Amino acid sequence: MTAKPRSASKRSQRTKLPPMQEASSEPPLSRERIVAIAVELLDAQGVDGLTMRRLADRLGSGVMSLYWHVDNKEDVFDLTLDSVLEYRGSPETGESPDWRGDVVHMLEDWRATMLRHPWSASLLPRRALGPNILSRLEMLSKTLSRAGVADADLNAAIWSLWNYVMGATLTRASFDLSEEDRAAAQQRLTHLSEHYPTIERSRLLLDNDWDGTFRKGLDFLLDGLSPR
Amino acid sequence: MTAKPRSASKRSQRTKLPPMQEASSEPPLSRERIVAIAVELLDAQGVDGLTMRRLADRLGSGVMSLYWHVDNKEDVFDLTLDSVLEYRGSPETGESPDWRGDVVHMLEDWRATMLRHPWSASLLPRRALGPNILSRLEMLSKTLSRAGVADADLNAAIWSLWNYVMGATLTRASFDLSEEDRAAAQQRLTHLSEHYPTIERSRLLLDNDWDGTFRKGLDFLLDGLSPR
DNA sequence: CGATGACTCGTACATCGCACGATTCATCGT
DNA sequence: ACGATGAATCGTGCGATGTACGAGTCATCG
Repeated sequence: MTAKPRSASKRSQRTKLPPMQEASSEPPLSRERIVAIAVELLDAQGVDGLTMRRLADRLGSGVMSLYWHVDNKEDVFDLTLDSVLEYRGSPETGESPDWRGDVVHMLEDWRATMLRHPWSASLLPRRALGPNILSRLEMLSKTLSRAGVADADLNAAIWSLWNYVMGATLTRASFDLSEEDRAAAQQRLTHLSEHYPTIERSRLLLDNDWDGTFRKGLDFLLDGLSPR
Repeated sequence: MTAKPRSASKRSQRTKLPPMQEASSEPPLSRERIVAIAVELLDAQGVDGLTMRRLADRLGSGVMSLYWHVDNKEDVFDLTLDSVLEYRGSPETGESPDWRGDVVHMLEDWRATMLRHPWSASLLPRRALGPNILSRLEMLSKTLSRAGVADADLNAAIWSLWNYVMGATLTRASFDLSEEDRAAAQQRLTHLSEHYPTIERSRLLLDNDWDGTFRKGLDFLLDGLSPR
């Protein structure tokens, strides 16, 4: 029987010597190529822009050929997500004296990466934790622990930061897409300022300094986390 | 021309006297009924479980009849989301001395509501802000302001709390759905504990005290927000 | 009584993910 | 040298989806 590779559909393990590429018409299909093009599509067209047919078109292959390398569409999402979230480690692994700077740097990088691929933000919460995510969490955990956060507080601290970054990135990414909705909301606000006087006055919905707000909130949270 | 109601598809405004319901076979279609059944479907089957055909079936109507009352499927999502997030105001509108308790109470209610309808958490970030959400934000803003948070910090404070609640709820809801994935992740962790020693030791992924963790992180954040 | 407009619904279409089975081709044991 | 094996590709087809279109029903009112 033609044993379709198991759930983790694997490609040929041994590197085969390129068997004479006829012209340079099309490089052979591979999980790497699929993922790369999928990321392009997602970046350009958003989550709904990725269809198996379009993916195959861009790859110059038949649709069903994809399924040799990939289990199904969900699998494509998992792979693209993981590929995008790769973390080029912190500058040095040594003992940095500035734990707070380290945490801020890594979380800002995390956010920036997801904002470069806005679809990733909406995907991440509902998919499993890939190795790249885990190593980020590991780094967080180690740094906080070294900074003196009590063991009993450690998990709560990590999840707090995770939650904050996820919420901030998701919100930012979605608000970006609907500037006009924001205008509409603001108009409703201005018009109904009797109902929402406070947030109307502070112009909550018009604040465009996303980066600054993120940083500020992160500082609040880290203030609360710092061992007193 | 048969003027299909504008973008905000409106039903007949004047309440018409029930024109003799033939038996009690089927109450007439209405936006309210559509939304109510849609919520049921979403609660029972999740986001993918809601299809226009299923919705029509449950309502005992033809599929296309829905489109008289509703613009499209997105509209259904907007309406259900807003309907679910209605906030029965804080106990008293007076000046409560315990601002922190008020904030915690309202945010925990928010989270609980969304967890009762897990689909809402994943929908909220990408949809416009409905009136119910706005009034929650207004309440937050007012309370924090009254508590002494500086005007310059107010927006950042509100967004921090928003981000935290969104991230926490989303994460909780999605982890709930994939217990086995968590088990798998944990196994990977245990097996590869050389790579992730710290989070393996703290059993980060096995911590099931979601409510406690949420509360703890919220306390951290509020500590940081409290006027020093 | 004919016109209007609110409301319902069946049919049809484009698009989607993917199951199935046929097909090609390099490799290897004999 | 030659069949067998299995990796890899792909066309066809199925069931499901959102919704455009236009034909229907029926109460109301000039």
